[in-house]
Amino acid sequence: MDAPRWLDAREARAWRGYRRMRRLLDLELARELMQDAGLSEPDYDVLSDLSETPDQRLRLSELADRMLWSRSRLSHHLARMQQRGLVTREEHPSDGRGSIVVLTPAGRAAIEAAAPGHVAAVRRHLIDLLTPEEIDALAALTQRVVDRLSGRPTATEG
Amino acid sequence: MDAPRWLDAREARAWRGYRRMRRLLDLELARELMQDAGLSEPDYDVLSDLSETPDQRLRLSELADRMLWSRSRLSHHLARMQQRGLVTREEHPSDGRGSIVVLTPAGRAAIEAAAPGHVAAVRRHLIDLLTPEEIDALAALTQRVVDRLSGRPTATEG
DNA sequence: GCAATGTGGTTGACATGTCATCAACCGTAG
DNA sequence: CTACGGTTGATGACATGTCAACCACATTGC
Repeated sequence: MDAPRWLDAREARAWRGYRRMRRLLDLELARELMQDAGLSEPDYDVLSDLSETPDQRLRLSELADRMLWSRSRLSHHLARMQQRGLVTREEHPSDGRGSIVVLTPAGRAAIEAAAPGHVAAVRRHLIDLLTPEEIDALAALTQRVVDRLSGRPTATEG
Repeated sequence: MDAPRWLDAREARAWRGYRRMRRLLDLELARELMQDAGLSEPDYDVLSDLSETPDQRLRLSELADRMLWSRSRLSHHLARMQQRGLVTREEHPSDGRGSIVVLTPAGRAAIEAAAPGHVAAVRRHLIDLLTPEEIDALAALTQRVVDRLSGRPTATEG
């Protein structure tokens, strides 16, 4: 209950800017991705992670962890993608509970068709607007924040 | 169909870091806000914008524009917040179509109770982890991206 | 072998966001 | 005053995300 340390003008500018960028960039990238490739961002992320894996297949829980998704969310989403023929499920060879998510040829085709345009959009709306110093600063700063958030369980002390 | 310019290692680090931070930071801030104050982030944003306004009231469309929300989304969300007694609607005095969103005493109490903790969380998980230079860099870079995105309609040429 | 407990994944109920549509309303032209 | 095009906000249908309950299987201890 101490007097709260509000954000000063510079801090507030950074915080507001971040949130505004987040919203606008998200909307625009999602819009272009859907228009150009018929994929949502979650679709793209699933396909992208799967396609970067040696056998184009991952255990559901492993994929969920990489994406920072709940298993439930991934399961629901995979059901929809499966209906569209982008992925399939296979049984785990040794663990009867496990589910293996596999990229279908159609899924591979979809990500390969979508990737160049999406990367170009990321460049056009973000990366290419930054100086090399800013890119490094962004990488460093986000890394630090991520490490804190994923490292500790929940630091509750001041 | 030109050879796509993929992201190089440094660019990819920044892009992945940004997206990971975004997800983790969002989850954590939302979690704490809900736990400590019983508000979702959208709730907080609505209350915050309203409370910063002279008469604690704004026209729906004006509020939607500030928040970068669609009128539909805001209308739905206000219906839920109204049921919880956080806001009310009034008729616009001169424009019969208009709807004025008003902060209730309960709404004001809610934002005043929530704000210190939320700001502290923003500090703890983001702001206080950055150097002054990084804060300025973040402000500058997000501002630039936002300006591009909100300025032009949709630049489609390379 | 078998109960007790833990883990992986699915499912349904529900909260939230989006889109399309609609009715009421404004401003202006006739 | 009427007609018309555009705006405002509400609403219903639908897509998506979350939470909690659940089932099947795995693991452990006896």
